[in-house]
Amino acid sequence: MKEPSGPVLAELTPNFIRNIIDNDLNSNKNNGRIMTRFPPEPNGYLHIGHAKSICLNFGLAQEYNGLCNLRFDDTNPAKEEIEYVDSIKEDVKWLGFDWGNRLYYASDYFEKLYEYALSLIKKEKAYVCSLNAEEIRKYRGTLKEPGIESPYRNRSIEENSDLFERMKKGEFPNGSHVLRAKIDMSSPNLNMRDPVLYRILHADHHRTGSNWCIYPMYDFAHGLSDSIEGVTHSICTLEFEDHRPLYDWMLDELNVFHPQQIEFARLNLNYTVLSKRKLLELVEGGFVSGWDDPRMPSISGLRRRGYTPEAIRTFCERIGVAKSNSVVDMALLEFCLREDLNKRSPRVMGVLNPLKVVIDNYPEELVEEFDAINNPEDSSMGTRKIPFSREIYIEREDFREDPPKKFFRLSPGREVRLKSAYYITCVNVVKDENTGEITQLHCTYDPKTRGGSSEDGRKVKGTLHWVSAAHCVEAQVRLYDRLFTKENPADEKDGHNFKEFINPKSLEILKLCKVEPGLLKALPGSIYQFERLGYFCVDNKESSENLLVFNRTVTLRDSWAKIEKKQ
RNA sequence: UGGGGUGUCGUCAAGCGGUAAGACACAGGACUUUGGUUCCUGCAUUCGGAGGUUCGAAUCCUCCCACCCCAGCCA
Repeated sequence: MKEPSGPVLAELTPNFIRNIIDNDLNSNKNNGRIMTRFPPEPNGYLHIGHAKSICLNFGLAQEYNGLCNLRFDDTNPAKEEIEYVDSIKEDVKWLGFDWGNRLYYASDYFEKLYEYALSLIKKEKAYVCSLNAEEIRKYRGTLKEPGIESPYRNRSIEENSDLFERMKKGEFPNGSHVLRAKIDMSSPNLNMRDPVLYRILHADHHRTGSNWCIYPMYDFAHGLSDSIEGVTHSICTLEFEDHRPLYDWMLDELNVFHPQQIEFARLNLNYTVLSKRKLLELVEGGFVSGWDDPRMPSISGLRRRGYTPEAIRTFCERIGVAKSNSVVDMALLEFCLREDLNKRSPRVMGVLNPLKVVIDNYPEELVEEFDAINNPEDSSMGTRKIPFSREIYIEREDFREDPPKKFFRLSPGREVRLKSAYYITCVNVVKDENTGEITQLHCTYDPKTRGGSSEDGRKVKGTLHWVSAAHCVEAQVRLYDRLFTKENPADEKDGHNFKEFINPKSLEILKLCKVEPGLLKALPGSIYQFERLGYFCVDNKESSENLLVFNRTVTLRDSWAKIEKKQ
């Protein structure tokens, strides 16, 4: 696999966030400073949807000469784990982004956040509420009806300060008290009906250990973390639109630096699911082999499948950024992948379903070596030697005893080219007496077509890939297909569950494949184009010197398949 | 039926009052030692609908319709 020759940048299209930033720059807002952040909660692995957000935040920062922080939103110790922190860092890095020395955690700010909460209490903008969870829900009212004020709403500053301090000290059990903002119980926006700011949680945190037993809620921690870091544009997904008034309220009441929250539509992809909960369900239910199963839309799954960071970044630029809910066609992701791989991956020959061919008029002991071009798209990638001998394997699919119209591969009496080698003509078909299965083909070759072309200018329509039987190496190849058969598996209408739509053919393992000998020294994770078939990468987990394992990353476009389907 | 959003080609998506970019997909054709790549060509007289303003509207106004989000001490 060749390194990308330069920064891979898709053509930049205007979008509403770029417009906002352009305007801010024109008005010299924040003195022209641009800072974004990517704020994952470490409670799961990153997926392609997160890649959109990562590319957006880090990309914008790059584009506008700004900075992008990586900040873990780790305010809920019950769900968060260090394993996730590590995988997230690895994935962001792999995607090609650099947070420099700006790796932050919301938990870094717990002390500061506590102080802010205290000052809200002092301003009579927050109070300790001793209603239980169910009561709070009841008092909140409904979408149509206003809420009712908590009986604890008018506790004195002194009482609130005292209670809050004692909450912090651990004097109360979980759920006995919360700190709430004092806003407006009749607001049509439910988020403004005295939202909870802090809850008591006697739980160890992966970073702060047992230092705290009260933890801030998202709405309180997030905006203030943005503010503390000096983030100028706080980009999040659409469902937080309703939270923006609260975000603004908090920063205004505390009179601190005020970032602008901007919401965009999260990515949806057809034939897969992009929700942490569903993905976790697939992993835990054993429907896939793990977060890095090559069928998973997780970053680690895509990486193991053979996707490149360049392809993912190009994809994220090409899908655009807007506010309307939309579903992107998987075909676009695959297009971006093929486009990158076509330019960068070496060609190689591998036969998935081997059919032996004996070349009757080729000398028994002779072995020739042919030069094969490594990448017709890039001559700097050079050539390699491939061995040829009297017995070879070709793809079973490339022979038809009774060829349909427009089939111009091998069939009885027909001549085809063996890529980089000779023209051969099929003279005999050998079958198993009992099953009728074709076991072997006999062909003759034309010595005057050495290298794969003839001086008489005779045309052959078909060119086949092949390997020398005596020299090839065995390999296991895993054929992957889309994980779900349904375009929108998350549509669980009529009592269906998304797991019912898992594609039973999403993985097919081929154990007796034959590949050219040079592949023996292929590095784990390296990606090749198997000529005429697709792109395959050496599995970075299970391939070894004893057993070469390839994952099919993506097929080549196959126009013959289309023609045949139409017939 | 409260509030917040969104509706431009099959799918994404530009467009910001001057007469519908681009990409994917799809369909033809050329080239080809990968039925790959590449290259041509075609693909929205119309922007959710109806009215209105204007010389001129996807862009402004009015009404209507559809879809998404919100009642966690999750993020």
